[in-house]
Amino acid sequence: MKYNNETKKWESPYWHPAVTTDSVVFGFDGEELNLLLIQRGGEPYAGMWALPGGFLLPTDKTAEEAAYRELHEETNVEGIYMEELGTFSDLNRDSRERVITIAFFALVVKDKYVIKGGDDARMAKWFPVKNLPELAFDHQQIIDTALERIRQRIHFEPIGFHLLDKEFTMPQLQNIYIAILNPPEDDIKLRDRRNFPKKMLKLGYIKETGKKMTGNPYRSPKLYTFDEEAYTNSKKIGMRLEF
Amino acid sequence: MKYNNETKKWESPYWHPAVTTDSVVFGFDGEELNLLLIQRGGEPYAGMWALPGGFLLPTDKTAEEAAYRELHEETNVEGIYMEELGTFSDLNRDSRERVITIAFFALVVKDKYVIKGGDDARMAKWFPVKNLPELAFDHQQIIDTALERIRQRIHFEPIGFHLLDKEFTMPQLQNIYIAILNPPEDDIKLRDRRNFPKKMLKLGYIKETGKKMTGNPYRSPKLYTFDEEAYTNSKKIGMRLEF
DNA sequence: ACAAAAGTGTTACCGCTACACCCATGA
DNA sequence: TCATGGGTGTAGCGGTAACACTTTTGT
Repeated sequence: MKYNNETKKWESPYWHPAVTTDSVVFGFDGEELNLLLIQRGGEPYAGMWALPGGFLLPTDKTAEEAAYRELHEETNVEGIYMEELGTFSDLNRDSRERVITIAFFALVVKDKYVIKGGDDARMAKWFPVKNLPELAFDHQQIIDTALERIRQRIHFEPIGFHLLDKEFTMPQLQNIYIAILNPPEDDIKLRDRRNFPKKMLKLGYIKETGKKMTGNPYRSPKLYTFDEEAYTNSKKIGMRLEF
Repeated sequence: MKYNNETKKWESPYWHPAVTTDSVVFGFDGEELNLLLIQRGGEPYAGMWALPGGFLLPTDKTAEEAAYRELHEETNVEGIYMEELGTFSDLNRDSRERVITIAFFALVVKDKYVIKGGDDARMAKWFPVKNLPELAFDHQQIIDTALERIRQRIHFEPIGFHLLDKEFTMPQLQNIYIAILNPPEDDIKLRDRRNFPKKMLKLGYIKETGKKMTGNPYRSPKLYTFDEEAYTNSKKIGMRLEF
């Protein structure tokens, strides 16, 4: 595609679609899974909530970098775990023109970042996953896909740690599994406080720090850390992570 | 993007990238996993092997439909299982202009289709996954991603059946698991002919047909079918499929 | 009859599930 | 001291892994 200085337009002998990125940002507060949404300024869907995102620019090295850039511009989050979710390319997903979007999901510690509105005065806000507002475009569908994806992923990879501080407690970690997998109330194997730590510790890549979390009501829980190196080793051998 | 009848070009005030689709087509012959490649006609990488694919057109309803259309035009395969793999958007993956590709993987019965060359006289050919030629663009990377994906997927979903005829034998199914997961020679749990059928049959969605496969040397193996309905039911309950 | 592949049953062990009581902390 | 949540051990069961011999079929 080339820029024509006379018409002030980009042109090409071939048709090109518009490409955007959208990010499904999950934030965990120790109890509940939350989602970061942005209130739309302009039409269409003005005033409605939507996923943070925007157009891919020729200067973006990759789509993931574009998604990260947009997210950073709009919300302040930084240095986070991101993974591609897939593309959404339905013919009429945007009424203005043909737009395909590359969706990503991100996992963050919810209260690590002060969320600002975007530069264009759009508001960013956390919503509990279980209680989302009505969403613009096909964003609800993208979110559903993201939820399904992290549900699958958590069986095989320790992605839960991205939702927690470096030092975390066993109940927090367990709450992540419960929040993501959402097992029935009477499901003991995931909700039981005795089995969960046993299973996690046996995997061999969670270490006790020897410290305890203070300043909270009731008994102070132990703090653990994720041992990246031990995980890499055990992954080589071939290990599983299921519930 | 609008078409300008005077300049004969598409134009837009905003930059748009070119978008292609590429398909990683796996074909199973009962023994080995194979990959369908196409020999490139023009530059760049003329004469080299590449994944089947091409540009997204404004008439394609979705990217998946575009990938399917291209595949059908170039190779004859039809009515196949396809799933999105992800996008590849590196700044310099195509030297001509900025091209992002949406990659898919497909699973087919290798000898069910007679592979033709494309309309533009390009040749299509099956290669064993274990012995691929040098590939154009970043296609080797896309293939590696696809292999990793099906390795993950086969633990959770019965995708193996898409690689087999409606009626298949236990050793064929087992060979798929071995070909995809590639366990060490001394790994008994996957390679043992006694444990494998037990595990598969216990899952409850493989039925005996009562028939046997004839016309092959040595003892004739039993034929089984995949019971879609039984699978759908057991999935609701929540079942696993691991090795 | 021989060679090659397919079919089949049993046992031991390990890991998961289920279950209840005591401890720490702040109010 | 009371309320709340955190921490811990064990026993039974089920399922997986490991193992060898017989049957079928074509040559």
